[in-house]
Amino acid sequence: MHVLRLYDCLCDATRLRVIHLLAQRPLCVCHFEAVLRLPQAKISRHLAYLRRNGLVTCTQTGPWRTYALASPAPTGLAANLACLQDLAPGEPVFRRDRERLARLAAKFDCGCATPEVTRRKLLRLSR
Amino acid sequence: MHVLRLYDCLCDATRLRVIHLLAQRPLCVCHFEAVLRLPQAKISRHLAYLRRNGLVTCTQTGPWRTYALASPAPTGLAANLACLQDLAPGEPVFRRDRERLARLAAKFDCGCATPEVTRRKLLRLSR
DNA sequence: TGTTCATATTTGCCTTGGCGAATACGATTT
DNA sequence: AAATCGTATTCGCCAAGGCAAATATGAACA
Repeated sequence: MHVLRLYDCLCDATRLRVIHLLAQRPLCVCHFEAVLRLPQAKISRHLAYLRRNGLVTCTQTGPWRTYALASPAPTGLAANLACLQDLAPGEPVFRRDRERLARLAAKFDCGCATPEVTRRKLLRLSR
Repeated sequence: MHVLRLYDCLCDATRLRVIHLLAQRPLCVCHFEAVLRLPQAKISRHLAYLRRNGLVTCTQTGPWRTYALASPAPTGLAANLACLQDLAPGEPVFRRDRERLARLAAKFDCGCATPEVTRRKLLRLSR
C-alpha cells in the first residue's frame, strides 16, 4: 500500500502546484516563491513533505537548494502528471503559474538562482 | 482545483480497497463486510465519504444500499483505476479482496444481498 | 569576525478526519 | 405492535497535518 504516500502528496493545493512546476524543470526555493507568491516557510514545508515521501530530490549548490522530481518516478506518479498536464489549461491557478515560470525562464535559462540573479531580483522580476 | 477531492478520496487504505472492488461491480454494504472483513460502521463511514465527494453513487432497494462508481467518472479517476489494476496483483491485500469477491460472485451473480441470500449467510460464506 | 542571504525548522494553535462503541433509523417480518 | 435486519450516524477521543510567526542554520561576503 505504498501508493497511499503518493496520494497523500497529491491532496494539497500547494503541493500540486509545486509538482506541476517541477514537471517542467527543476527549481530552487526562490523560484517557487516568485512563481507561487507564497511565504517561503510554507513552500519549504511542503517541499520537505514531498522529499520525506520520495517524490522529490534536493541538491545543494552554495546557499541554494534545487528540487527535482525523483527518478525513477514512484508508481502512479507518471499517470497523474499526465492528468495534471491535461488539467492545467483549464485551471487558472496552474495557467498563471506556468506563465510566470515561462517569463522567468525567458530571462534566465536556469531554474536556480545565481550570484548574479539573486532571490531579491527574482522576486522583483516576477511582478 | 476539484481534483484535490479525488486525491483526498484515494489516500486511505480502506477507501482504496472499496474503490478497487467497485471497479469490478456495484456492491452492497454486506458484500463489503464479507470481502473486506471490516466492521460495518467503518465501511459505511468511508462509503459516505466517497459519496460526499462524488466518486460513488448509491441506490436503495428494500433494506439494501448498493454502491457503484459514479458516472461519468470524475477527472483523473479513470487513470488511477488503471493504475490500481496494475498494482493489485502485487499487493496481497488487493489480491485477497479480489479472490474473496470472486468466490462470492461464483455462487450468486449479483453484488447485492437478496431475501434469500442474507447478510448473515454472506458473512458465513465468505470464510 | 561579523553580517547578510537563502533556506529550514520549531512553536502554538486549529481543523480534518481516523477509530470503536453505542445508538438511531427505516424497511421488513412476525 | 413488536422484534429483527441492514445500514447510517453520533459521540468522545486521538493523531496528522495545515498555517503564521518566530527562530535556527549554514554558506558567503564584508
